[in-house]
Amino acid sequence: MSSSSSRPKSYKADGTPKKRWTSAERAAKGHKPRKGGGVRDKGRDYRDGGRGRTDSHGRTFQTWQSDDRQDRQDWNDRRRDGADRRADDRQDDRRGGRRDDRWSDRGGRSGGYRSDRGYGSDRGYRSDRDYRSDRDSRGRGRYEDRRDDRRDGDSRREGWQEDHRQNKSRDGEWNGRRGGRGESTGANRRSQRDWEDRRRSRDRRSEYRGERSEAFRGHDDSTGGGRDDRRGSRDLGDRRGSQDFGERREEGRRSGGGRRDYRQHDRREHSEGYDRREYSDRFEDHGSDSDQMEWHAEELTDLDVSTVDHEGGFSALGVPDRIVAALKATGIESPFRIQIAAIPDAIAGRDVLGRASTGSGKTLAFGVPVMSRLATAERPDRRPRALVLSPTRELAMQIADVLSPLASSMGLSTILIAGGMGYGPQTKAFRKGVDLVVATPGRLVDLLETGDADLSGVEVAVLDEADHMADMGFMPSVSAILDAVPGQAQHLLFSATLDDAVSKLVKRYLHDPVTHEIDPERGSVATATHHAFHIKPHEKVQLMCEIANRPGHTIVFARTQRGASRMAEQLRDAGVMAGALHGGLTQGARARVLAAFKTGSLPVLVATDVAARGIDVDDVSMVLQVDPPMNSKDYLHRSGRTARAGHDGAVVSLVLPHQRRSMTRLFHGAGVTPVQTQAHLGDETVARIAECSPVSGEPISQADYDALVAPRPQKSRKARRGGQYDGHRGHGNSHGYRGGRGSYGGGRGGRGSHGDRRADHDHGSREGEQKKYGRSGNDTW
DNA sequence: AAAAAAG
Repeated sequence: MSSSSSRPKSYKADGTPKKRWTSAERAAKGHKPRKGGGVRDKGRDYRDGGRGRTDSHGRTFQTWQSDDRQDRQDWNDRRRDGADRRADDRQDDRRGGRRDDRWSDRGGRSGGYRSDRGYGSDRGYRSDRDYRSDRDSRGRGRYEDRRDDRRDGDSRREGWQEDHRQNKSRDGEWNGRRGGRGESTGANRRSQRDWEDRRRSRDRRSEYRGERSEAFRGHDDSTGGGRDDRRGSRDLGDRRGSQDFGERREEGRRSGGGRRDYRQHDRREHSEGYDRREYSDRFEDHGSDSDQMEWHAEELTDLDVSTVDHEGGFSALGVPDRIVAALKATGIESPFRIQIAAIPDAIAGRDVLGRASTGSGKTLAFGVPVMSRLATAERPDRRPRALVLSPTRELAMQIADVLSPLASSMGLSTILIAGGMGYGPQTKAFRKGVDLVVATPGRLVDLLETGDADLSGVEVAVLDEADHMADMGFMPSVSAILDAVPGQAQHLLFSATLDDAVSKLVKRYLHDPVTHEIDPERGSVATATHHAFHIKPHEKVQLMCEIANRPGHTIVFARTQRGASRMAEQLRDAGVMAGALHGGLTQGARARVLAAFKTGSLPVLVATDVAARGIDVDDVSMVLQVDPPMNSKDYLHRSGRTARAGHDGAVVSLVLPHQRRSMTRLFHGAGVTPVQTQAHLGDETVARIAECSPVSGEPISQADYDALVAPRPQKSRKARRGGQYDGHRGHGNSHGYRGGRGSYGGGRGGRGSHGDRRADHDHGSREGEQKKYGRSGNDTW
């Protein structure tokens, strides 16, 4: 290998040189040649014809674009061949056959891995949600298996390549090294496809129920236009559920599973290759979480409108008295800057594009004008008149919690439409009629497709965190929703960061928008102090624990779901009470953890970027970024979780040696100048900055954690199944929050059909889930 | 070796 002779280009965190593959090696592994910077293949003369590019040091690099046509042809052939071959492989997998890899030299090493991951599913990849329920007969999780398989780095690398190949074969096109700017990485596409797969299977479910409206399907086919006749034809929804489907429905009802039974049938159809026991183990045992979230609108009545000051505050912005009084009743009297800027235009009916730094009152900046608009007239029919979209369920709930009292003060109703909650209240709300809909995209699209939701009466549509909603992954559902909203409706787009992605939405849906930007750098982010802690890799975990072991409330950010769960566990092992929050948990678990954090009983929250945006917890005095954010936008959003509403706050980013350069870029992009500190364990400087202290070292048991995060009384399964359980809810800590704004209540405890499981075993399974996300690979440090 | 959004 040529890299032994020259100085390595880069080093891994542990100081060993990074392996660079030669182009010959890359070709043998089925990769395209490097775009640049690769190790030159000595067997070829790249200098002829002057192709490639030359860098400032006079080194020439080969670029693929200018490379031999023949090479590309070869590569494409191989790729096609591989795709065909893989189609055969999938057949083999279904028959339980083991694959021999004809076209690469990887041989048996990855063979085991491959057949292992197939599980008879022809999808070949699985979502994180699936991992959750993915334990084999020995009780080992999929990741644990993987770990065995990739004892050496090579097979691990190949596992990833395998994923890429899957991508290729499914897409019919290469989508590998193109994500340089984060727009279409393989991983992104994969998760997107996964998402769409689930959508498709849900569509089938809808058809079983015969509920999917003809109208919406018509909309799918026609691009644009024809909005108005949709409503009229809605009731014509086809009812062609066959006998077969009817039986399924019956069966589903009998086993009390409702929707999830359709899911199971779907799954079973896809995959005939594995045995019954495994099937039931995976789906009936783990996959059937009905650990849901609940939400109730908060009432606000008996307003004293007479005391409203008509001169200043919100009144001066043109806000109706009733709303001013309602705001006053919730303790809000003087508008923030973004509100002053945006509300008048929004009330005037203009489309508004609003940017204001985190924690500066964006929710009311769009909430107040929305309310004002709703206040002007009665809802003519049952269709909702206002819609607010949010990227995460937690944020949606928070928005709904803020807006529902305002709405109720005017006799208007609000409904939260989000996943992880029961369908009943949501469909019912649409049937009964509702004024304001606060939603996450996924569930709303779901309800649109089943015909339960009708947005054709919407007069104001709001996108919160608009730039995030314009992201690749969200775009399809967001545009589906906005297409279902009348084109002449008012559109309000808000975020702390607006960028090019938003302009697509703006062009498509906004008419003559006004932009209001409140200086981002001088906002709340500036009231936080930013620190870069340069740390030694081997001290990272300990240092994280030490920093988190501080008096105030801390949010620790992790890059991945597993990372978050692992860090939370490491913290608890070190005696720091910490809970993980990420999208791989059940919604009930998410709600409980967040509630515990909001009430203050849980001092440390370890979260993925699910908590990066919008989540408003008052006295978070530190954001600790153990994993760096993906980009500077995310840095701003994450750090916006602290220093809210005039409080102080510190943002500490742990920087490993190899992250220095990228972190510098992030800081620069975010417009912050961090205090640079060489941080070591037990360091005085660290202790002073973070007000932290050495950890006790006394591990916190799972039971203690559960008692804090899931304080609902553990009833026997029988009691929970019956109505009695409901009577016992609401006494735990998490419901302390209830008095404030809505409920993060525990939701139903029932978890499927294993009747003989002990009640507290539920936590066992959550524990198992955590374990799996827990101490597996050492991929972060 | 992303996260999030339908179960």
